[in-house]
Amino acid sequence: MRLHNSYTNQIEEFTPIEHNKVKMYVCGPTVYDNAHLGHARCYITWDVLYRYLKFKGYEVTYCRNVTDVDDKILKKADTENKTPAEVSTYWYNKFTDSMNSLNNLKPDIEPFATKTLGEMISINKDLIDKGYAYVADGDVYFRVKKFPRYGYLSKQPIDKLESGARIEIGEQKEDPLDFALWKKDEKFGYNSPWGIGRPGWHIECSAMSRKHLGKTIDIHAGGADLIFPHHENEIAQSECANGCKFVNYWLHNGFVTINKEKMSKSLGNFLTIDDLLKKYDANTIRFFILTNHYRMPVEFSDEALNAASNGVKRIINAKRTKIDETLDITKFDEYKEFIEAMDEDLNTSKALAVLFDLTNKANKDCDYAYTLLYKLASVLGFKFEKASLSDVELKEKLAAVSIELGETYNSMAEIIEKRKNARLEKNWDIADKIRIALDNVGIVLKDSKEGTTWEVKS
RNA sequence: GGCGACAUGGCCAAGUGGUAAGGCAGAAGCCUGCAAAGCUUUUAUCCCCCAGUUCGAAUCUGGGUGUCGCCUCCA
Repeated sequence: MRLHNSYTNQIEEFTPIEHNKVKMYVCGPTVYDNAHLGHARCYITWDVLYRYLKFKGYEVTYCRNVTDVDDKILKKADTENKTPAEVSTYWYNKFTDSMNSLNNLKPDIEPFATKTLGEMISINKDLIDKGYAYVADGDVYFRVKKFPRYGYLSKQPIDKLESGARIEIGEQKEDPLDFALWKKDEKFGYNSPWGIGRPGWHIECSAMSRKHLGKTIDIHAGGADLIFPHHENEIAQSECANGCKFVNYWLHNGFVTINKEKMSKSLGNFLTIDDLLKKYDANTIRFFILTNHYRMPVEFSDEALNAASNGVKRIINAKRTKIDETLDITKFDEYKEFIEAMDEDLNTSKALAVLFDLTNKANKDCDYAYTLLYKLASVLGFKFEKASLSDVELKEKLAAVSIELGETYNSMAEIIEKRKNARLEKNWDIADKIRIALDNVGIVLKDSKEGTTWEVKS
Protein backbone atom coordinates (compact mmCIF):
# COMPACT_ATOMS: atom_id res chain seq x y z
CA MET A 1 0.00 0.00 0.00
CA ARG A 2 1.04 3.58 -0.54
CA LEU A 3 0.87 6.41 1.97
CA HIS A 4 1.62 10.11 1.84
CA ASN A 5 4.69 10.82 3.92
CA SER A 6 4.81 14.43 5.13
CA TYR A 7 8.54 14.08 5.71
CA THR A 8 9.29 13.64 2.03
CA ASN A 9 6.03 15.18 0.86
CA GLN A 10 5.52 12.19 -1.40
CA ILE A 11 3.27 9.21 -1.67
CA GLU A 12 5.47 6.23 -0.91
CA GLU A 13 5.16 2.47 -0.83
CA PHE A 14 4.63 1.45 2.78
CA THR A 15 7.14 -1.08 4.07
CA PRO A 16 7.18 -1.78 7.80
CA ILE A 17 10.45 -2.24 9.66
CA GLU A 18 9.55 -5.74 10.74
CA HIS A 19 7.81 -7.86 8.18
CA ASN A 20 4.07 -7.97 8.85
CA LYS A 21 4.27 -5.84 11.99
CA VAL A 22 3.32 -2.19 12.22
CA LYS A 23 4.13 0.14 15.06
CA MET A 24 1.95 3.21 14.88
CA TYR A 25 1.74 6.19 17.18
CA VAL A 26 -0.96 8.85 17.12
CA CYS A 27 -0.76 12.08 19.09
CA GLY A 28 -3.65 11.83 21.50
CA PRO A 29 -5.66 14.46 23.29
CA THR A 30 -4.73 16.85 26.04
CA VAL A 31 -7.51 16.04 28.43
CA TYR A 32 -8.91 19.29 29.77
CA ASP A 33 -12.08 19.86 27.76
CA ASN A 34 -14.67 18.34 25.42
CA ALA A 35 -13.49 16.78 22.20
CA HIS A 36 -14.86 18.44 19.06
CA LEU A 37 -15.51 17.49 15.46
CA GLY A 38 -11.90 18.22 14.55
CA HIS A 39 -10.75 15.61 17.02
CA ALA A 40 -13.37 13.26 15.69
CA ARG A 41 -11.93 13.60 12.22
CA CYS A 42 -8.42 12.94 13.36
CA TYR A 43 -9.20 9.89 15.45
CA ILE A 44 -11.69 8.45 12.95
CA THR A 45 -9.08 8.79 10.20
CA TRP A 46 -6.41 6.94 12.16
CA ASP A 47 -8.93 4.43 13.42
CA VAL A 48 -9.65 3.58 9.80
CA LEU A 49 -5.94 3.24 9.08
CA TYR A 50 -5.60 0.95 12.11
CA ARG A 51 -8.57 -1.17 11.03
CA TYR A 52 -7.35 -1.32 7.46
CA LEU A 53 -3.82 -2.37 8.38
CA LYS A 54 -5.24 -5.15 10.54
CA PHE A 55 -7.62 -6.13 7.76
CA LYS A 56 -4.61 -6.46 5.48
CA GLY A 57 -3.12 -8.91 7.91
CA TYR A 58 -0.58 -6.73 9.70
CA GLU A 59 0.02 -7.22 13.37
CA VAL A 60 -0.47 -3.63 14.46
CA THR A 61 0.51 -2.01 17.73
CA TYR A 62 -1.46 1.22 17.94
CA CYS A 63 -0.31 3.60 20.63
CA ARG A 64 -2.21 6.81 21.31
CA ASN A 65 -1.04 8.89 24.23
CA VAL A 66 -2.96 10.90 26.76
CA THR A 67 -1.43 14.22 27.69
CA ASP A 68 -2.38 14.66 31.29
CA VAL A 69 0.16 17.27 32.30
CA ASP A 70 -0.11 20.61 30.55
CA ASP A 71 -0.69 24.30 31.18
CA LYS A 72 -4.34 24.09 30.32
CA ILE A 73 -5.01 21.25 32.71
CA LEU A 74 -3.19 23.05 35.50
CA LYS A 75 -5.07 26.25 34.79
CA LYS A 76 -8.35 24.42 34.92
CA ALA A 77 -7.36 22.67 38.13
CA ASP A 78 -6.52 26.04 39.61
CA THR A 79 -9.77 27.75 38.68
CA GLU A 80 -11.94 24.76 39.58
CA ASN A 81 -10.09 24.08 42.80
CA LYS A 82 -9.30 20.52 41.81
CA THR A 83 -6.15 18.50 41.49
CA PRO A 84 -4.71 18.17 37.98
CA ALA A 85 -5.36 14.42 38.23
CA GLU A 86 -9.04 15.02 38.95
CA VAL A 87 -9.33 17.28 35.93
CA SER A 88 -7.49 14.96 33.58
CA THR A 89 -9.25 11.83 34.76
CA TYR A 90 -12.65 13.44 34.29
CA TRP A 91 -11.88 14.61 30.75
CA TYR A 92 -10.10 11.41 29.82
CA ASN A 93 -13.24 9.48 30.69
CA LYS A 94 -15.32 11.89 28.64
CA PHE A 95 -12.91 11.51 25.75
CA THR A 96 -13.10 7.72 25.96
CA ASP A 97 -16.90 7.89 25.91
CA SER A 98 -16.78 10.05 22.79
CA MET A 99 -14.38 7.67 21.06
CA ASN A 100 -16.60 4.70 21.92
CA SER A 101 -19.67 6.54 20.68
CA LEU A 102 -17.93 7.14 17.37
CA ASN A 103 -17.09 3.43 17.21
CA ASN A 104 -13.37 4.04 17.24
CA LEU A 105 -11.40 1.00 18.34
CA LYS A 106 -9.43 1.32 21.53
CA PRO A 107 -5.72 1.69 20.82
CA ASP A 108 -3.57 -1.20 22.01
CA ILE A 109 -1.69 1.14 24.31
CA GLU A 110 -2.89 4.42 25.81
CA PRO A 111 0.01 5.74 27.85
CA PHE A 112 -0.34 8.68 30.20
CA ALA A 113 2.33 11.35 30.23
CA THR A 114 2.48 11.38 34.02
CA LYS A 115 3.23 7.65 33.96
CA THR A 116 6.14 8.10 31.56
CA LEU A 117 8.16 10.68 33.47
CA GLY A 118 11.08 8.30 33.99
CA GLU A 119 11.51 7.87 30.25
CA MET A 120 11.33 11.62 29.71
CA ILE A 121 13.98 12.30 32.32
CA SER A 122 16.15 9.63 30.77
CA ILE A 123 15.89 11.19 27.31
CA ASN A 124 16.66 14.60 28.74
CA LYS A 125 19.75 13.24 30.46
CA ASP A 126 20.95 11.72 27.21
CA LEU A 127 20.40 15.00 25.40
CA ILE A 128 22.27 16.97 28.05
CA ASP A 129 25.15 14.46 28.05
CA LYS A 130 25.46 14.69 24.30
CA GLY A 131 25.35 18.47 24.35
CA TYR A 132 22.00 18.77 22.63
CA ALA A 133 20.34 20.21 25.70
CA TYR A 134 21.24 22.45 28.58
CA VAL A 135 19.95 23.29 32.02
CA ALA A 136 19.08 26.88 32.85
CA ASP A 137 17.68 27.74 36.25
CA GLY A 138 15.62 24.56 36.65
CA ASP A 139 14.51 24.53 33.00
CA VAL A 140 15.95 22.26 30.36
CA TYR A 141 16.12 23.46 26.75
CA PHE A 142 16.94 21.82 23.46
CA ARG A 143 19.67 23.43 21.34
CA VAL A 144 17.89 23.60 18.02
CA LYS A 145 20.94 24.76 16.09
CA LYS A 146 22.76 21.56 17.01
CA PHE A 147 20.33 19.58 14.90
CA PRO A 148 20.98 20.39 11.24
CA ARG A 149 17.80 18.79 9.92
CA TYR A 150 15.61 21.02 12.08
CA GLY A 151 12.81 22.39 9.88
CA TYR A 152 12.93 19.54 7.39
CA LEU A 153 9.50 18.13 8.23
CA SER A 154 7.75 21.49 8.20
CA LYS A 155 9.80 22.64 5.17
CA GLN A 156 10.78 25.78 7.00
CA PRO A 157 14.16 27.38 6.43
CA ILE A 158 15.74 27.84 9.84
CA ASP A 159 16.35 31.56 9.40
CA LYS A 160 12.64 32.11 8.76
CA LEU A 161 11.76 30.16 11.86
CA GLU A 162 14.23 32.21 13.79
CA SER A 163 12.58 35.49 12.89
CA GLY A 164 9.29 34.28 14.34
CA ALA A 165 10.71 32.81 17.52
CA ARG A 166 10.94 34.75 20.71
CA ILE A 167 11.95 34.34 24.28
CA GLU A 168 9.16 34.66 26.80
CA ILE A 169 9.53 36.37 30.11
CA GLY A 170 11.21 34.14 32.66
CA GLU A 171 12.86 31.90 30.10
CA GLN A 172 16.61 31.48 30.11
CA LYS A 173 17.16 30.35 26.53
CA GLU A 174 20.50 30.57 24.76
CA ASP A 175 18.64 31.04 21.49
CA PRO A 176 15.06 32.05 20.75
CA LEU A 177 14.63 28.90 18.66
CA ASP A 178 15.36 26.57 21.58
CA PHE A 179 12.38 24.85 23.11
CA ALA A 180 11.69 23.55 26.59
CA LEU A 181 12.19 19.90 27.48
CA TRP A 182 11.51 20.52 31.13
CA LYS A 183 10.00 23.48 32.93
CA LYS A 184 10.56 24.48 36.48
CA ASP A 185 7.25 24.24 38.38
CA GLU A 186 7.34 24.20 42.13
CA LYS A 187 3.57 24.08 42.52
CA PHE A 188 2.54 21.15 40.35
CA GLY A 189 5.94 19.71 39.43
CA TYR A 190 7.69 16.40 39.84
CA ASN A 191 11.16 15.58 41.07
CA SER A 192 13.94 15.57 38.55
CA PRO A 193 17.73 15.93 38.51
CA TRP A 194 17.11 19.60 37.67
CA GLY A 195 14.72 20.32 40.49
CA ILE A 196 10.95 20.23 40.70
CA GLY A 197 9.31 20.71 37.37
CA ARG A 198 7.24 19.22 34.62
CA PRO A 199 7.90 18.05 31.10
CA GLY A 200 7.54 20.14 27.98
CA TRP A 201 4.80 18.97 25.66
CA HIS A 202 7.04 17.67 22.89
CA ILE A 203 9.18 15.40 25.04
CA GLU A 204 6.08 13.52 26.17
CA CYS A 205 5.45 11.98 22.77
CA SER A 206 9.11 11.16 22.20
CA ALA A 207 9.18 9.36 25.52
CA MET A 208 5.89 7.51 25.23
CA SER A 209 6.70 6.45 21.70
CA ARG A 210 10.15 5.14 22.65
CA LYS A 211 8.95 3.39 25.79
CA HIS A 212 6.09 1.53 24.15
CA LEU A 213 7.11 1.14 20.51
CA GLY A 214 10.89 1.51 20.41
CA LYS A 215 13.41 3.96 19.03
CA THR A 216 12.30 3.76 15.41
CA ILE A 217 8.64 3.34 14.55
CA ASP A 218 6.73 2.86 11.31
CA ILE A 219 3.98 5.44 11.50
CA HIS A 220 3.47 8.61 13.48
CA ALA A 221 0.20 10.39 12.77
CA GLY A 222 -1.74 13.41 13.92
CA GLY A 223 -3.38 16.63 12.85
CA ALA A 224 -1.54 18.79 10.33
CA ASP A 225 -1.29 21.57 12.90
CA LEU A 226 1.11 19.42 14.87
CA ILE A 227 3.75 19.43 12.15
CA PHE A 228 5.25 22.58 13.55
CA PRO A 229 6.49 22.79 16.15
CA HIS A 230 5.36 19.58 17.84
CA HIS A 231 6.50 16.94 15.37
CA GLU A 232 9.53 18.91 14.30
CA ASN A 233 10.64 19.01 17.91
CA GLU A 234 9.91 15.34 18.46
CA ILE A 235 12.19 14.46 15.57
CA ALA A 236 14.97 16.65 16.92
CA GLN A 237 14.77 15.21 20.45
CA SER A 238 14.33 11.60 19.53
CA GLU A 239 16.94 11.45 16.80
CA CYS A 240 19.54 13.27 18.88
CA ALA A 241 18.88 11.18 21.96
CA ASN A 242 18.61 7.84 20.19
CA GLY A 243 21.08 8.34 17.40
CA CYS A 244 18.75 6.80 14.86
CA LYS A 245 15.76 7.61 12.72
CA PHE A 246 12.62 8.30 14.72
CA VAL A 247 9.75 7.73 12.29
CA ASN A 248 9.58 6.19 8.81
CA TYR A 249 6.20 7.57 7.77
CA TRP A 250 4.72 10.83 9.01
CA LEU A 251 1.00 11.04 8.34
CA HIS A 252 -1.15 14.12 8.84
CA ASN A 253 -4.85 14.74 8.51
CA GLY A 254 -6.47 17.96 7.31
CA PHE A 255 -8.85 20.08 9.32
CA VAL A 256 -12.55 20.41 9.72
CA THR A 257 -13.52 23.92 8.74
CA ILE A 258 -16.64 25.88 9.48
CA ASN A 259 -17.47 28.94 7.40
CA LYS A 260 -14.19 28.21 5.62
CA GLU A 261 -12.24 28.61 8.83
CA LYS A 262 -10.43 25.99 10.82
CA MET A 263 -12.51 24.63 13.67
CA SER A 264 -10.53 25.13 16.84
CA LYS A 265 -10.72 25.89 20.49
CA SER A 266 -8.97 29.20 20.14
CA LEU A 267 -11.38 30.46 17.48
CA GLY A 268 -14.30 29.18 19.54
CA ASN A 269 -16.07 27.90 16.43
CA PHE A 270 -16.18 24.25 17.39
CA LEU A 271 -18.94 21.70 17.74
CA THR A 272 -18.42 19.07 20.37
CA ILE A 273 -18.78 15.40 19.56
CA ASP A 274 -21.37 15.12 22.33
CA ASP A 275 -23.55 17.81 20.79
CA LEU A 276 -23.23 16.36 17.30
CA LEU A 277 -24.23 12.93 18.53
CA LYS A 278 -27.50 14.36 19.79
CA LYS A 279 -28.37 15.20 16.21
CA TYR A 280 -26.48 12.72 14.05
CA ASP A 281 -25.45 9.14 14.66
CA ALA A 282 -21.90 7.80 14.62
CA ASN A 283 -22.27 6.33 11.14
CA THR A 284 -23.27 9.74 9.81
CA ILE A 285 -20.28 11.49 11.34
CA ARG A 286 -17.96 8.78 10.06
CA PHE A 287 -19.45 8.94 6.58
CA PHE A 288 -19.17 12.71 6.56
CA ILE A 289 -15.49 12.46 7.46
CA LEU A 290 -14.70 9.62 5.07
CA THR A 291 -16.32 11.11 1.97
CA ASN A 292 -13.33 13.44 1.82
CA HIS A 293 -9.75 12.42 1.45
CA TYR A 294 -8.07 12.60 4.86
CA ARG A 295 -5.56 15.26 3.85
CA MET A 296 -8.14 17.66 2.42
CA PRO A 297 -10.10 20.17 4.45
CA VAL A 298 -13.70 19.21 5.23
CA GLU A 299 -16.27 21.96 5.50
CA PHE A 300 -18.86 21.42 8.19
CA SER A 301 -22.48 22.35 7.61
CA ASP A 302 -25.81 20.93 8.67
CA GLU A 303 -26.59 20.49 5.00
CA ALA A 304 -23.49 18.33 4.57
CA LEU A 305 -24.28 16.31 7.68
CA ASN A 306 -27.84 15.73 6.51
CA ALA A 307 -26.57 14.59 3.14
CA ALA A 308 -24.17 12.26 4.94
CA SER A 309 -27.00 10.97 7.09
CA ASN A 310 -29.09 10.12 4.03
CA GLY A 311 -26.13 8.62 2.26
CA VAL A 312 -25.03 6.32 5.03
CA LYS A 313 -28.61 5.23 5.66
CA ARG A 314 -28.71 3.86 2.17
CA ILE A 315 -25.77 1.59 2.96
CA ILE A 316 -27.07 0.56 6.37
CA ASN A 317 -30.55 -0.12 4.93
CA ALA A 318 -29.17 -2.50 2.31
CA LYS A 319 -31.21 -5.66 1.98
CA ARG A 320 -29.74 -8.12 4.42
CA THR A 321 -28.83 -11.75 4.08
CA LYS A 322 -27.10 -14.01 6.54
CA ILE A 323 -23.38 -13.25 6.71
CA ASP A 324 -21.58 -16.08 4.96
CA GLU A 325 -18.40 -16.63 6.97
CA THR A 326 -17.16 -19.26 4.54
CA LEU A 327 -17.26 -16.90 1.58
CA ASP A 328 -13.87 -16.10 0.07
CA ILE A 329 -14.44 -12.38 -0.32
CA THR A 330 -11.05 -11.78 -1.91
CA LYS A 331 -12.13 -13.24 -5.23
CA PHE A 332 -14.68 -10.53 -5.99
CA ASP A 333 -14.00 -7.51 -8.16
CA GLU A 334 -15.62 -5.20 -5.63
CA TYR A 335 -13.17 -6.42 -3.01
CA LYS A 336 -10.26 -5.71 -5.35
CA GLU A 337 -11.59 -2.23 -6.08
CA PHE A 338 -11.93 -1.52 -2.39
CA ILE A 339 -8.37 -2.63 -1.69
CA GLU A 340 -7.05 -0.72 -4.64
CA ALA A 341 -8.73 2.45 -3.39
CA MET A 342 -7.59 2.08 0.19
CA ASP A 343 -4.08 1.07 -0.85
CA GLU A 344 -3.69 4.38 -2.64
CA ASP A 345 -3.21 6.61 0.39
CA LEU A 346 -6.56 5.69 1.92
CA ASN A 347 -8.91 6.79 -0.83
CA THR A 348 -11.98 6.40 1.34
CA SER A 349 -14.16 8.33 -1.05
CA LYS A 350 -13.56 5.72 -3.72
CA ALA A 351 -13.95 2.95 -1.16
CA LEU A 352 -17.37 4.34 -0.27
CA ALA A 353 -18.35 4.20 -3.94
CA VAL A 354 -17.63 0.45 -3.79
CA LEU A 355 -19.92 0.18 -0.77
CA PHE A 356 -22.70 1.91 -2.71
CA ASP A 357 -22.16 -0.45 -5.59
CA LEU A 358 -22.49 -3.41 -3.20
CA THR A 359 -25.56 -1.84 -1.60
CA ASN A 360 -27.24 -1.70 -4.99
CA LYS A 361 -26.32 -5.29 -5.67
CA ALA A 362 -27.58 -6.44 -2.28
CA ASN A 363 -30.89 -4.71 -2.89
CA LYS A 364 -31.15 -6.59 -6.14
CA ASP A 365 -30.62 -9.93 -4.41
CA CYS A 366 -27.05 -10.56 -5.46
CA ASP A 367 -26.11 -13.41 -3.12
CA TYR A 368 -22.62 -12.40 -2.04
CA ALA A 369 -23.18 -8.62 -1.92
CA TYR A 370 -24.36 -8.19 1.65
CA THR A 371 -21.61 -10.34 3.16
CA LEU A 372 -19.00 -8.38 1.25
CA LEU A 373 -20.66 -5.06 2.05
CA TYR A 374 -20.84 -5.87 5.74
CA LYS A 375 -17.19 -6.88 5.92
CA LEU A 376 -15.83 -3.95 3.93
CA ALA A 377 -18.03 -1.40 5.69
CA SER A 378 -16.75 -2.75 8.98
CA VAL A 379 -13.19 -1.98 7.88
CA LEU A 380 -14.30 1.64 7.69
CA GLY A 381 -15.90 1.29 11.11
CA PHE A 382 -19.55 1.46 10.13
CA LYS A 383 -22.02 -0.27 12.41
CA PHE A 384 -24.97 -2.16 10.98
CA GLU A 385 -26.71 -2.74 14.26
CA LYS A 386 -29.90 -0.70 14.22
CA ALA A 387 -30.48 1.58 17.14
CA SER A 388 -32.33 -0.15 19.92
CA LEU A 389 -34.28 1.10 22.89
CA SER A 390 -33.77 0.22 26.50
CA ASP A 391 -36.79 -1.20 28.35
CA VAL A 392 -37.21 2.10 30.13
CA GLU A 393 -37.08 4.14 26.91
CA LEU A 394 -39.57 1.84 25.23
CA LYS A 395 -41.88 2.07 28.22
CA GLU A 396 -41.76 5.87 28.09
CA LYS A 397 -42.53 5.89 24.41
CA LEU A 398 -45.39 3.44 24.83
CA ALA A 399 -46.82 5.60 27.58
CA ALA A 400 -46.68 8.67 25.36
CA VAL A 401 -48.34 6.82 22.51
CA SER A 402 -51.01 5.46 24.84
CA ILE A 403 -51.92 8.95 25.94
CA GLU A 404 -52.04 10.23 22.40
CA LEU A 405 -54.23 7.36 21.22
CA GLY A 406 -56.37 7.30 24.34
CA GLU A 407 -55.81 3.58 24.88
CA THR A 408 -53.25 1.76 26.96
CA TYR A 409 -50.59 -0.27 25.21
CA ASN A 410 -47.95 -2.28 27.01
CA SER A 411 -45.98 -3.54 24.06
CA MET A 412 -45.23 -2.80 20.45
CA ALA A 413 -46.84 -6.12 19.55
CA GLU A 414 -50.15 -4.90 20.95
CA ILE A 415 -50.00 -1.70 18.93
CA ILE A 416 -49.08 -3.50 15.74
CA GLU A 417 -51.89 -6.01 16.27
CA LYS A 418 -54.38 -3.20 16.79
CA ARG A 419 -53.24 -1.50 13.61
CA LYS A 420 -53.25 -4.74 11.68
CA ASN A 421 -56.91 -5.28 12.53
CA ALA A 422 -57.73 -1.71 11.61
CA ARG A 423 -56.04 -2.19 8.25
CA LEU A 424 -57.91 -5.45 7.64
CA GLU A 425 -61.14 -3.52 8.22
CA LYS A 426 -59.77 -0.82 5.89
CA ASN A 427 -60.06 1.60 8.76
CA TRP A 428 -57.25 3.79 7.44
CA ASP A 429 -58.05 6.55 9.87
CA ILE A 430 -57.05 4.51 12.91
CA ALA A 431 -54.13 2.88 11.09
CA ASP A 432 -52.69 6.26 10.17
CA LYS A 433 -53.23 7.71 13.63
CA ILE A 434 -51.18 4.88 15.07
CA ARG A 435 -48.42 5.35 12.55
CA ILE A 436 -48.27 9.07 13.22
CA ALA A 437 -48.33 8.65 17.00
CA LEU A 438 -45.40 6.26 16.79
CA ASP A 439 -43.54 8.49 14.38
CA ASN A 440 -43.88 11.33 16.87
CA VAL A 441 -41.90 9.34 19.42
CA GLY A 442 -39.29 8.28 16.87
CA ILE A 443 -40.59 4.85 15.94
CA VAL A 444 -41.07 4.01 12.28
CA LEU A 445 -43.37 1.27 11.07
CA LYS A 446 -42.58 -0.67 7.93
CA ASP A 447 -45.33 -2.64 6.24
CA SER A 448 -44.47 -5.48 3.96
CA LYS A 449 -46.03 -8.70 2.76
CA GLU A 450 -44.42 -10.54 5.66
CA GLY A 451 -46.07 -8.21 8.17
CA THR A 452 -45.20 -5.02 9.99
CA THR A 453 -41.89 -4.32 11.65
CA TRP A 454 -40.74 -1.29 13.60
CA GLU A 455 -37.46 0.42 14.17
CA VAL A 456 -36.05 3.48 15.86
CA LYS A 457 -35.71 6.49 13.63
CA SER A 458 -32.06 7.39 13.23
C1' G B 1 6.97 38.02 4.24
C1' G B 2 8.42 32.39 4.26
C1' C B 3 6.37 27.49 3.50
C1' G B 4 2.39 24.06 2.03
C1' A B 5 -2.20 22.87 -0.22
C1' C B 6 -6.75 23.38 -2.92
C1' A B 7 -10.30 25.24 -7.24
C1' U B 8 -14.77 19.34 -11.18
C1' G B 9 -22.75 19.72 -12.18
C1' G B 10 -27.63 22.86 -7.21
C1' C B 11 -24.40 20.56 -2.93
C1' C B 12 -20.39 16.85 -1.46
C1' A B 13 -16.80 14.28 -4.21
C1' A B 14 -13.51 10.46 -7.45
C1' G B 15 -10.59 10.94 -11.45
C1' U B 16 -2.89 12.94 -12.67
C1' G B 17 -2.53 12.25 -20.68
C1' G B 18 -7.30 8.93 -24.23
C1' U B 19 -12.45 11.55 -24.09
C1' A B 20 -16.23 13.14 -16.86
C1' A B 21 -16.98 7.23 -10.72
C1' G B 22 -20.15 7.56 -6.63
C1' G B 23 -23.40 10.01 -3.02
C1' C B 24 -27.01 13.95 -1.57
C1' A B 25 -30.76 17.05 -3.41
C1' G B 26 -34.33 17.53 -7.76
C1' A B 27 -37.72 15.31 -11.72
C1' A B 28 -40.72 11.17 -13.83
C1' G B 29 -42.47 6.18 -13.20
C1' C B 30 -43.10 1.32 -10.40
C1' C B 31 -44.29 -0.76 -5.57
C1' U B 32 -47.64 0.73 -1.17
C1' G B 33 -54.65 1.71 1.32
C1' C B 34 -51.26 5.91 2.56
C1' A B 35 -46.25 5.84 4.11
C1' A B 36 -41.16 4.12 4.98
C1' A B 37 -37.57 1.26 2.50
C1' G B 38 -36.51 -0.39 -2.33
C1' C B 39 -36.48 -0.62 -7.89
C1' U B 40 -36.31 1.90 -12.97
C1' U B 41 -35.27 6.26 -15.81
C1' U B 42 -33.28 11.15 -15.65
C1' U B 43 -29.49 15.67 -14.25
C1' A B 44 -21.71 18.53 -16.56
C1' U B 45 -20.14 18.76 -25.07
C1' C B 46 -17.40 19.81 -19.87
C1' C B 47 -13.65 20.30 -15.21
C1' C B 48 -11.53 28.91 -12.13
C1' C B 49 -9.11 32.10 -16.30
C1' C B 50 -5.18 32.79 -20.16
C1' A B 51 -1.18 30.86 -22.97
C1' G B 52 1.91 26.59 -24.19
C1' U B 53 3.41 21.13 -24.90
C1' U B 54 0.76 16.99 -27.43
C1' C B 55 -2.48 13.35 -32.53
C1' G B 56 -5.12 14.04 -27.89
C1' A B 57 -5.27 17.63 -21.24
C1' A B 58 -9.84 18.28 -16.00
C1' U B 59 -5.18 15.69 -15.88
C1' C B 60 1.63 18.10 -17.98
C1' U B 61 4.33 23.30 -18.27
C1' G B 62 4.24 28.72 -17.57
C1' G B 63 1.41 32.96 -16.01
C1' G B 64 -2.92 34.85 -13.57
C1' U B 65 -7.29 34.93 -10.13
C1' G B 66 -9.62 33.03 -5.82
C1' U B 67 -9.88 30.09 -1.18
C1' C B 68 -7.60 27.69 2.95
C1' G B 69 -3.75 26.06 6.34
C1' C B 70 1.14 26.28 9.00
C1' C B 71 5.00 29.78 10.61
C1' U B 72 2.15 30.91 18.68
C1' C B 73 -1.38 26.55 22.24
C1' C B 74 -4.25 23.79 18.67
C1' A B 75 -6.53 17.22 15.82
